[in-house]
Amino acid sequence: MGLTKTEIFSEQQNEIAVFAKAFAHPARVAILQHLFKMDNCVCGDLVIEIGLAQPTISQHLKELKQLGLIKGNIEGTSVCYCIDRENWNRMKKLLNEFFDQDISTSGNCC
Amino acid sequence: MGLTKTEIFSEQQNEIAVFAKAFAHPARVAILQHLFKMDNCVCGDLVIEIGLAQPTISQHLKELKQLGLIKGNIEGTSVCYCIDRENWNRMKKLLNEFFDQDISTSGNCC
DNA sequence: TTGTTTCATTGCAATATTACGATTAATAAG
DNA sequence: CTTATTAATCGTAATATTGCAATGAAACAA
Repeated sequence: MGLTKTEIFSEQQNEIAVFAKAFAHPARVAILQHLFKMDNCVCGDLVIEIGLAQPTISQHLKELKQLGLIKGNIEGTSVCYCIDRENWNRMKKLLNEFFDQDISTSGNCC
Repeated sequence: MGLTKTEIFSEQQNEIAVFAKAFAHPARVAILQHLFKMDNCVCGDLVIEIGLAQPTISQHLKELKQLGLIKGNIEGTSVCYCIDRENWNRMKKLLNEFFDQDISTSGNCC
């Protein structure tokens, strides 16, 4: 099939999965790291920096934009991307709640 | 293609992507949440709890085990799974470093 | 032994993802 | 106008992922 059965999971579980998908590719990790490092928002520089073809980078940027993790601004012929800090923090909070559910101190079988 | 060019990325970037892939499917999110919630480690219960076929759950468990996030213990005919807390914390640290790189206070174009 | 239970593995079909060449659209420069 | 430059989109090939029926393997019960 190849089709995820999203309807049998909770909204929270699906949201975690969707955000995680954003980081599930090293190119998108690299893009986000670069956008954090640069103060002035880069754009076509990412193509040179990362070493993938322009359509490939453009596609990854589109996915990150659709998720709301980055924003794009047209400046002449070039487009300037940067982190959407509000949504980034929302995502951070959601994933940290998931990471920090390890409250139990009791032993288990393993 | 469909083949990720891992060789052009840093080890850290690839590691983040590989861990993120673990959470990039709601079934695996649900499995991990259930393992955290239960003190005695479940196993075939996951099939009932989650509502996917047994081979499908088994496959997701295999991926999580290969990543080191969970461990499995054979107990008679059943297998008892639980979180590998050491690796879980390693993963948590790595991803939190990635999430918390937002130190810059300067404005940008967007 | 023969069944039963529990889980892993195999094999396969449907769909998703990754990557890029070719093209297009929009702006800027001449 | 024409010609770059920049980035999005289209089309397509290669590969990965998801899901499950069928089967296999191991432990247990009778």
